[in-house]
Amino acid sequence: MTPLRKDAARNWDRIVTVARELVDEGTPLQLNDVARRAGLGVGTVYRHFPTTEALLETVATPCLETLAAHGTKALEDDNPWHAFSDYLTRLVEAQVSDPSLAKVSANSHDTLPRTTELKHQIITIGTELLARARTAGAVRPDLADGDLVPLMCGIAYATYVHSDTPADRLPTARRYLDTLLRGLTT
Amino acid sequence: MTPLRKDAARNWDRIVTVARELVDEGTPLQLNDVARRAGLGVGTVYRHFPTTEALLETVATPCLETLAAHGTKALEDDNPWHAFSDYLTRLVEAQVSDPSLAKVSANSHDTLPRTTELKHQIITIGTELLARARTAGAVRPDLADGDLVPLMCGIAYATYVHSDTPADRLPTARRYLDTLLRGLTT
DNA sequence: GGATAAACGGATCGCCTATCCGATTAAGGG
DNA sequence: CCCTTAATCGGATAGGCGATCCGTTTATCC
Repeated sequence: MTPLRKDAARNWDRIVTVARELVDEGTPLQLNDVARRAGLGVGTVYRHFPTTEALLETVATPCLETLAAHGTKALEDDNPWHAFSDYLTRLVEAQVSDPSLAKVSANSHDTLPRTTELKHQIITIGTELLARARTAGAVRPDLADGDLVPLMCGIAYATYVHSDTPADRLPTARRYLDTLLRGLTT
Repeated sequence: MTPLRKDAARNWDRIVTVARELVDEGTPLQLNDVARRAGLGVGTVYRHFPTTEALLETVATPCLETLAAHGTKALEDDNPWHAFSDYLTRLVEAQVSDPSLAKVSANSHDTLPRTTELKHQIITIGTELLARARTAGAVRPDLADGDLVPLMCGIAYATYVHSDTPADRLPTARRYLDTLLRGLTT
């Protein structure tokens, strides 16, 4: 890979910065809109990010990396149940705090390899933590590995349906997750 | 209200029928598309249904009525826990079987008065069943009335995220609801 | 400073929602 | 049966957004 030309790198940063701002203020990403706000032509934006999904995943990448890092630390926790529930709590909190994360998590067809890689990593860690908790007898055996992500997305979605303001979301999400976790215990 | 002219009534039926078919085959509703398939002008479709939401709610109305009817019967059930869990099961099953219901349920800003009315009725029944189950000591006290609909939508959403084919959905949804219900018991 | 490939930017297409208004047709009285 | 009229029809059209294309500009390297 030849490095990006200087102006291209600068514009890439501008685009991602603007996109992050839009996501944070709850505005849906629109590439024409991003181009206008970044003071660039639409062509430029579309060359860097062929679809809205691609830009969304790029914006979400740092958050996915943070989650993966937290997961790696969770693997060192001695208490299987605590590690598991704490990890799930982080996943849910991240999703309700960041709409880009919620969308990327729910979408199973990634456009960027990096996204696939990070999601795979996050899922693998979750599976491992679940296995440990199950072995320790703390979790019902009928919860499949493939259920973790859908359930986290479901809780995040329920929180969005419930809450009018973003500020309400965190406590609501925690309450919903607590209920779910109680249902998972033996 | 003067009754509709004969041709208007015929076209209304055609539109709703076509829309129901589209929803059933999983195609997203598009009013131009509906007009073409129904052999009508776009103007006609938009006069009957000013927005896509309005048509979607009209399509969902019979299902909402069925749910309300089931709820009324559930109120006569002697076993509070059975009545409650059975009602929630019906709500979830309906949502995962019918995308129009899922969307209408998650959307809090209805366009048709009839939709508001039916949803209110369904929520009221759920609240009542929850109160009885709580009084009977079968349900944890920290579940609020306003949580019922979001949680049902969350489970339906989790099911959509999990399942590739519509056929997989019902068992998955039941499994998720079972887990949630277990978390709700005292 | 000139050659060249990379990047830029906006005109433009295709699709969808939604509106508007002249043409058409159903409904009711003479 | 026809005429009036108001309701309805239907397609042309505006406006927004995703996405593409291509002539122009600019960074980079020698």
